[in-house]
Amino acid sequence: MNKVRVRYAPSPTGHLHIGGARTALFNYLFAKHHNGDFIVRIEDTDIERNIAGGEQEQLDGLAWLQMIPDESPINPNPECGPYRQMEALDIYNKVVAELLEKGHAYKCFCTSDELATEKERQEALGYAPKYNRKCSELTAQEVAEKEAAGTPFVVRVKVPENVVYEFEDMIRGDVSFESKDVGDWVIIKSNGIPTYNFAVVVDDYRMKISHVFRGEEHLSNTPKQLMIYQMMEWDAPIFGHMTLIVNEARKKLSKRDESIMQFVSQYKEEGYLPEAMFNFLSLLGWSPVGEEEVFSHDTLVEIFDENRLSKSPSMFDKNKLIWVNNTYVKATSLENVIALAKPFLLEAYDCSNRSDEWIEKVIALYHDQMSYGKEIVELTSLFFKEDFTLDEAGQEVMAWETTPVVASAFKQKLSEVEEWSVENIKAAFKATQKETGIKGKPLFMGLRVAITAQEHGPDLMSTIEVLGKDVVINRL
RNA sequence: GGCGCGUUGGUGAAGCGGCUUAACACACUGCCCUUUCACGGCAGCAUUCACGGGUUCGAAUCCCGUACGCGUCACCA
Repeated sequence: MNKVRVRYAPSPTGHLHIGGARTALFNYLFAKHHNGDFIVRIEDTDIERNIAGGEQEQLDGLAWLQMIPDESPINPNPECGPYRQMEALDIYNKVVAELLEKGHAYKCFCTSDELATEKERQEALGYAPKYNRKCSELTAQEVAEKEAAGTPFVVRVKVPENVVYEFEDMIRGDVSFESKDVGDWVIIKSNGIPTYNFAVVVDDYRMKISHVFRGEEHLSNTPKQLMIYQMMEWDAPIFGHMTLIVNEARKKLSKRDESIMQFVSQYKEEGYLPEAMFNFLSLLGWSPVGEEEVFSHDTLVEIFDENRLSKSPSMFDKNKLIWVNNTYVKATSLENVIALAKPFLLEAYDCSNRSDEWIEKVIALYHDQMSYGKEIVELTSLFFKEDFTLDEAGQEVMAWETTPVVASAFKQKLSEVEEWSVENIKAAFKATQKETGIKGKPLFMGLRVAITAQEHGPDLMSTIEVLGKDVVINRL
């Protein structure tokens, strides 16, 4: 096998999308597993939709996820560049010239109106619309005349008849398409810029791409690309079409979908851990052999096996994401958790008269429960707010007849505490138990809800300690 | 509509003809641990693999058909 070279080829039209990240991830994993190269190429031929900074967004997103390309626009390999399609126009033009010369392509002067009318006509007849090849019959002289007159044109490929395009897909096995089902498609737009399906072929060839992992939505583009390879007598790479990522409605994840955060940058902003995202993404359409699901970056590279890529759509499971993140948060050092969570706290609450030490203690309390950085805000609200609304279960606890008894007794004991420490709080707690004769759940839960307005939370004694004497006594 | 792909529990999935009375994980429920909660541990949760045929001694696994879902049919990528 030649050296493995794969690419992730985004268009610079916005943030790194979850689907794009997943595509990049599997290409990356495949490359690294086989000691190959992971290349980023920018497909910027849709000049209308390109946005400033789009390329950087993509690169930043990949970098955050720890996928550093071996080659990209910013670290090109001189033999394989350019890495932006708009910088490779000369190269495409040469190929087009060759295709034109060999009679594999022709110029088409039809206007969009003509095309639309023809399309309607065909649809009315009940079959899939295809270009009617009108311009393929133009003589050299007619073409020259129209060109001289400045008539805009596109270049279409002349699709051969009765050819079956068959290929062995790494994921889906044997797939085949018939040439009769594909119309003479455009390879050069009227603005002189190549279309995606054409540019990709030229680029993958010149960049010596060996394998192409891409979304299933590209499956039906493959015959178009294959015919260019054949016309140019180039070897095609090996394709692998990955399953779509779908939302809870089982539809392909789209950028407009609002039920799920769509962009990697959003996860970064909410304080998700990149290693966790990397891990989670790897499970979207791929499964490891054993029973484990939590793997480090390096382990994933090691165990990645392209034969285990799934064929059926994978649902983006938010709960699972939360869980994966939580396991990473739990495993990481307190120092990291503080670094992750603290900015959210400072932003959400007025911390001007609180010490760093105190803030860090609050965060430490939630080390095990936190799934992502921003979650710390709601998790710790009891430390920053005083207006609580009890949920149903909380109201029930407050209605227990033991609750006011333990609350007032504890309040009394607490007020007598001189040195505010977990130990002394615990002593006051025990004294309360002894005095009231109430223990276990009625004691703990009663106090917990009375003080924190929540039924769940970190260790009660530590919570009380961090909350501070005045606050606790005040709430009781 | 044409073409292509898919269909295993609430969810992600494993499974590649007998070892499957269908792994594992998430969620959920229950129990244990903890004088509470969380963490952790344990257990329960698909008599069944969309449906109908066929092949076979034997099928979730192979074949055919049907249904359903999704993708794609651009001078977007």
